[in-house]
Amino acid sequence: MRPLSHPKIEHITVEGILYALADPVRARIFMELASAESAKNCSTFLGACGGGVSLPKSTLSQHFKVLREAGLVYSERKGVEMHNRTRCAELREKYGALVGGIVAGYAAQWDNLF
Amino acid sequence: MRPLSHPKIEHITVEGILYALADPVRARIFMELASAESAKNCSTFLGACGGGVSLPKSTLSQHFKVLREAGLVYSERKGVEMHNRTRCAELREKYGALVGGIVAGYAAQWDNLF
DNA sequence: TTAATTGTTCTGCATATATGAACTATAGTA
DNA sequence: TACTATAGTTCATATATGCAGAACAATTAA
Repeated sequence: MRPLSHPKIEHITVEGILYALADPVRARIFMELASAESAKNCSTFLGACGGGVSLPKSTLSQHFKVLREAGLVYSERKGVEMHNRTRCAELREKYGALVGGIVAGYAAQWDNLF
Repeated sequence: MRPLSHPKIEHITVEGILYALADPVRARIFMELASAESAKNCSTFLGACGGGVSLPKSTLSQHFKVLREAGLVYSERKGVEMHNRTRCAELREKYGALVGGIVAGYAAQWDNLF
């Protein structure tokens, strides 16, 4: 299993961020990580991610990979689990309101549905 | 040729916006439309879009279609041409800083490259 | 060693994207 | 009414990408 790759902040791109967050499942994962008190592992999302959709773990793993490679999430192995946290602080410093605006947009959109 | 479809503001989604703008070519087109004084037609972008990349008109047409269906651009036939303008005002009203944040992000990213 | 748990990678299939070719729509001109 | 030119869309298809089951890898515990 090759080591996880996390882009340096200077290699993170706007298109990468938008691509990653254009998928509602990934956006949900990211937002749950962002609002979590501590790092969460993938399996947290196995049961039902957001709208009650349950996904196979291979699909979830791919989604985490996309978030990681876009520079949105930092993942670290802790024993048998993977601990994931967002890179919001770095991103805010580099891109200002970009990520926050997206999260706010989704929050507004989804609040009306539940 | 079936009539162009423009989503009503209430059918525009965050994921649609992000998907459309996750493509640098489309982002470039959108930003050029946004900063244009008047509506521009597709062929304006035929020669070279942004980074000097020249695309076939069928591809450009598809990109415009994506922008239109995402609710980012409004297109209107004027004679043989198509006049395109952004829907920034509506979008700002519905989504606040979402689109502006994205545009600012790309602007910052691209300013460093030219 | 064996088993259990967590997550990744591989693989086949299904969907999506890009582009040349063909087509449609409008305007101008004879 | 042709015929031509221009702007853009749609079609066909080859390529690329995404999803999910199966196999694999890494760690922990018994």
